[in-house]
Amino acid sequence: MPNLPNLQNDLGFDFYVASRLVSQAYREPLQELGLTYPQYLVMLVLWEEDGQMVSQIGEKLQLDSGTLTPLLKRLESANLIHRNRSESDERKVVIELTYPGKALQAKAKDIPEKIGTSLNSWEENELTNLSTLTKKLIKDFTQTNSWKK
Amino acid sequence: MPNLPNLQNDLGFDFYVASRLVSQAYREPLQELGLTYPQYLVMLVLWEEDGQMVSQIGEKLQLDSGTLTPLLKRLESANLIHRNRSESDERKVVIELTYPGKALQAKAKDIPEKIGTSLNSWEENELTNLSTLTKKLIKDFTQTNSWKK
DNA sequence: ATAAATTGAATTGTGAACAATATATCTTGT
DNA sequence: ACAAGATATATTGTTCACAATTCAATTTAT
Repeated sequence: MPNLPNLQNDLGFDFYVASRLVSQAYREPLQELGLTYPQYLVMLVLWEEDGQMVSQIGEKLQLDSGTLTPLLKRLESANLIHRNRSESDERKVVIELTYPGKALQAKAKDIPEKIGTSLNSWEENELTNLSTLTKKLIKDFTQTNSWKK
Repeated sequence: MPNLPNLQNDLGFDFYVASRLVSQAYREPLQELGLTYPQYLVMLVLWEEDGQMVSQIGEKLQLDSGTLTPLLKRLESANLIHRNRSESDERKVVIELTYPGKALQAKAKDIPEKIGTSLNSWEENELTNLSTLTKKLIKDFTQTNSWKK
């Protein structure tokens, strides 16, 4: 990026690049599980709590059905999840892990340590600092975009 | 995101969300200029220095020709740039701003201040701290992904 | 000088992200 | 009960990200 005098543009650009680098770093280890990074995030959410609605997953990942529906269909094709309409409310689609989907959690356990070996050398408070400030930025921008939804 | 005990996954997820929120925040103001966020970044690079090769732009934005070629063709269709093969080396494609492309810089000037009003209330050192740490993470992950390229 | 390797961009194919719209189901107000 | 509104997901269409491959132009090594 050029040497912008503008911290705002600069910061946005940095997040744009950082996000893609993180996703790329996960690519190789995730490939062994047959997952993309967004699919991995969905699986993390489901491993945390099985049987969630599409909208619940969407809320946690800040994604809408336009993104999630096709992604979830791919996870279904891969036999990792089932998609079933709720009986009590036919509008809702409940996502449940299949047995292979549950079993994959064990294989995914050591994904994080396969990555970011460089992060391991960071000072503890640098990491928590970055984490805290990033979450703060997320909070601010979530409000900025409040016209959405 | 679930309350992961894992800072690594957590941080990656935060960057994933933050990046999309930033891009969404830019969407509305950029729409008036007829630009998407990635297109805006390309224009910033060109406003900084006109007449760059595709690969130079790619290096600055960390994007390859698979992403840039179609994006640049759209900017060409919008009459913001010209794409011409270099005479000295026919493999190279030189990107030059058209007059409307140059003129757009003036309109884009106050894009940043239209956004992130919330960022303005941050402590100065919080912003620079976040910026510094994000750049450090980028550096680390760039090396992690060094098998690429 | 020419075959082999390299380089720069384009192409192909897959998966995301998201606006806008559609569709079906459920809820509310009267 | 039923029309009007709200809700949950799906669909359509555009743009991006990126791996893998292709193709032409240039560089190099012999």
